[in-house]
Amino acid sequence: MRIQDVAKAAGVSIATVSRALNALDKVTPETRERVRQVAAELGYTPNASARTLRTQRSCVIGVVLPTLLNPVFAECLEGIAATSAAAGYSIQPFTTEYQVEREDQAVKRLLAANVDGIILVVSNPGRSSALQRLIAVRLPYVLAYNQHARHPCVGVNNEKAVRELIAHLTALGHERIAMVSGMLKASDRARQRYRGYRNGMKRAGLAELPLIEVPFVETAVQEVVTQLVDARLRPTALVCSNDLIAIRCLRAAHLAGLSVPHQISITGFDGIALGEDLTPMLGTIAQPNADIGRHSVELLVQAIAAGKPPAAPASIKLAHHFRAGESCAPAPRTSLSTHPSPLTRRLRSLR
Amino acid sequence: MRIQDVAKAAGVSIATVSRALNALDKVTPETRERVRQVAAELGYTPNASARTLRTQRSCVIGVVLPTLLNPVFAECLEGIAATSAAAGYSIQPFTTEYQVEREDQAVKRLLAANVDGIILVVSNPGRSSALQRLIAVRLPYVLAYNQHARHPCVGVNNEKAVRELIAHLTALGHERIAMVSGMLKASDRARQRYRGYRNGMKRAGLAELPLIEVPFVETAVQEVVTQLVDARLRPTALVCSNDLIAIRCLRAAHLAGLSVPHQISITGFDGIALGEDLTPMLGTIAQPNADIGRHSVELLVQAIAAGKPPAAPASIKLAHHFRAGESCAPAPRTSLSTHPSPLTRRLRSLR
DNA sequence: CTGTTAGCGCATTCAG
DNA sequence: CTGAATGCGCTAACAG
Repeated sequence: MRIQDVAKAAGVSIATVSRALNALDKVTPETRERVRQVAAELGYTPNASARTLRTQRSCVIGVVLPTLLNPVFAECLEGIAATSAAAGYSIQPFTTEYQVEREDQAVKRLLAANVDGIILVVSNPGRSSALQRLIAVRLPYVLAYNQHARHPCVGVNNEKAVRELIAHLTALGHERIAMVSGMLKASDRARQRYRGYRNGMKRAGLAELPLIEVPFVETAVQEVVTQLVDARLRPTALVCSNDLIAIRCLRAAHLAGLSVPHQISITGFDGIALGEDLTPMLGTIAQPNADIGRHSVELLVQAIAAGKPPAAPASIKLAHHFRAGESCAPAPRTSLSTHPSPLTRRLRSLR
Repeated sequence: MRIQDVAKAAGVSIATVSRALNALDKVTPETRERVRQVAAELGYTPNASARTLRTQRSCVIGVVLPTLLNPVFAECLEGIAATSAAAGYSIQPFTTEYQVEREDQAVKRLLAANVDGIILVVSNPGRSSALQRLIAVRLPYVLAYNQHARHPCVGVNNEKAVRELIAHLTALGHERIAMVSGMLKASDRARQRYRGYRNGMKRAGLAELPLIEVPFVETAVQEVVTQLVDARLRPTALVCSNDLIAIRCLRAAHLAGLSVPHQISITGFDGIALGEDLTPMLGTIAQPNADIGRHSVELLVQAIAAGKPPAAPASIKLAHHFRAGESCAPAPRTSLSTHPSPLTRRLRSLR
């Protein structure tokens, strides 16, 4: 079913068919209707490859994500899919499994596919060969979740979010707060969140605890946490760099015989939907994941329409919010009195 | 960067470049190496649209899924992505949100995009206009998760799985077993699993309990379950048609003041990774989700290579297994004695 | 307002 | 073994 067939059936030229279907105004209403009628009857759909080859526009948006096994990215992709479909775009996603080389491979293939733009979340925006490549060929792109002054980004303020969280926890009486994070090397979000932890602790006048860095998709969390909670001066709160890790910590704490939140509070980051269905419901910093996807698409589509790639100033900072769950409560008195922190001791001696 | 540029730089014709890069044997080893060298230096990547237009092959696989918000499909898509990337294919996914019309829309767009084949999970394989369309144009397709005698499918035996599960539960002493399911209308899996429940109960000589049908992505689960567990003859086990629902039931039971599994057992279906991190760890019928994706791709790619669409006999039935969790335990004695089921009473009266 | 025509970049015939 | 020429299906510039 080609444009030729429609033209023949409608008794017009292929140019007229093309115009009737695309540039609605450059053709008589009658012929336009007739052509559309015929096209509909024949079930004609324009060949996307031919059109792309001719117009240099594919109406396809490339997407590069670490993984779909973390619901945070699945939720975002769902948002991307919905928005781009509504805007007449298709998507072509690639997962990198947190490997930087694969970011570049994905971009290469996306370029070959003539995508109109790319949404990506990279490991390190500062020195990403994938981004360099995109800039070199002037292909519009938007970073999702990443945060960087020299690139167009859509996401939340990770550092500030954790800083606020620390303040919230200290207001609840927590002093020994530890951070459990994914590998810092693999994610700028993790790095920013860790910075938020450090600054938050500093502002609160509390001593930082050593960062607990756990590999992705590993159950190693359990050993670490078990070991941690056995320590004499155990933390009263664990701030996790994402919800998946928090969920594992929840279980690890349970297995270690600690009750959450009575003996230890645990918080996540991301706000995956499942967190609300857990018991205890996960306290977390919720990001608007679908919205991050939606805004990324909108930014990209606008830029494509305007003919100029989005730039850093176009970045969109979305609001996060602390979703109070049941995994987070005031610090246990017992723990505080049994193992008073240096700060507590100092405060008490002042009285 | 077109093939022309490479040809000029290498001092050969575009035909030679094309052959050097594709048909490796139809050119002198020396010139081939030289061309490849030049192409690599220039960073040349063939234009996919042009190639597709010419060869009528896009090396793109379309994917049509209900949603990515259910990890079961995200896991499957991850498998599809990994396998197709390894095979040199890209993917173009669409979500339908369980709406049949959108299945058809997605297929339409996929056809226009010249995909080489489609993997889809539909609501009703028996009468799917999307499938009809694919058959009409002879485009290779594979159904994932769906089960149907007249279509090529990759998945597990849903009915048998639940039947076995019922047997397992009855062996644990459960007699009042209720099923909580997503909308039957929206999913043949739900219908098959429900059939498994009915047959399983029949074989065990137990009375079926009314099906509890809950809308997708709704928290309505809670009301239903709360109401259910308040009933005088409350079930000792809830068999859920998927893990997401099971997780909600877990929480609903908790809120209703029931301890799982001591007062009530709850099982899921799908085996999403997160289930293993829950407390109590979710007892579920685990499907090999990534493998379902992988096999779907392999089936499709083979068929594409062979030039003939996969047919029903090529269907692949994968093994499921019951992943024993902590949410499932022997039936509580108390409940049995307090509220003996009709069968129990009859059995007892026989002694 | 409509038809004719020229490529978009590539693979592939047909000559040489 | 290599080069010139053709056309995949479409849109857009150019004529009429």
